[in-house]
Amino acid sequence: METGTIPLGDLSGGLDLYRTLESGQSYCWRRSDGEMYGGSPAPDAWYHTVVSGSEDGSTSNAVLRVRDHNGHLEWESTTDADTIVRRLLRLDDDLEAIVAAAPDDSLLDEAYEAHRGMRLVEDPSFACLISFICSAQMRVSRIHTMVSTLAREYGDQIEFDGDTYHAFPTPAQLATATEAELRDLGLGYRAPYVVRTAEMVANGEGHPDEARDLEYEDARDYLTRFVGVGDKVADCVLLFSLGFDEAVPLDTWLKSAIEEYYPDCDGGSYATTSRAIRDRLGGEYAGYAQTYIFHHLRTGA
DNA sequence: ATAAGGCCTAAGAG
DNA sequence: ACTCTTAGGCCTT
Repeated sequence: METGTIPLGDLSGGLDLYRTLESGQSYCWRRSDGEMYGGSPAPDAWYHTVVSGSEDGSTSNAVLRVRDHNGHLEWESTTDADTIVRRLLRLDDDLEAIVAAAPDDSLLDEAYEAHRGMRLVEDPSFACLISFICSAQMRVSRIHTMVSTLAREYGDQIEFDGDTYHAFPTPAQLATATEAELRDLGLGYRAPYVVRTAEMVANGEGHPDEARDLEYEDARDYLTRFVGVGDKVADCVLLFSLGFDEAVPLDTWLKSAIEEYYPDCDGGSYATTSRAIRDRLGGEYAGYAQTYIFHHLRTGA
């Protein structure tokens, strides 16, 4: 087993692991006590995920777990995971500077102040895409259950330190699923969307990574080619996986925030409202602002 | 380009 | 206990 520690004091703006991993951005991590979303913050809790890397055409899976302990982020893994941890949890983001550069706005100030240390995540793109297809009209705890189920049923199994872990399925693995199977697993009307999108990626009809090199709005349009992906889900994938920090997913929470706090930003359509709110929330890092406002409102501000 | 109606289903709210 | 509504929307018409 490989291990490492990263002093939290070295990170600009710190790290709140609980808020980062249980705020509904990522469905790729699981809390080892199994109490995610339902319970309260567990200060020393381990979170684990499985990272798939490809080398020489073959894929390898690495189990990774992290916890916040005595002012350090501790990690344990099947591999040397320092770089991976920093990437997945975006530990090199200058959070202090991002907060400082945010527009002067009472709701945003309040949200940033209330949830100090919450960072954006960088999820693997295919898992992120499927997670947010599943997210339509769904509570975060159930989205998490669905993603866990897909990993259990279709993903690789990995043994680590006496326990069994499940990787999120590859496109080819998930494409073997049928709509009926996924309905039985509780995905409801999202079942055919997940199967079709997995087939599209497996068949080479497209890949979410293709959006990386496009301009923001072109990237959003690109992602909507996948079945079950509209503007909102596309924005989630851009923000939580593909590095588009300006993406502002307009979900029900943001829509209510716009209605109450930024009514002049409502342009009547997703595209126009998106431009207006993105501008209002600071442009470049508007997605960070979105995530704080979302979390602030959802947790009962 | 924009507007309705239908959709799975479990957990909260009333 | 039981019904009604809601939950980080999308697809088709």
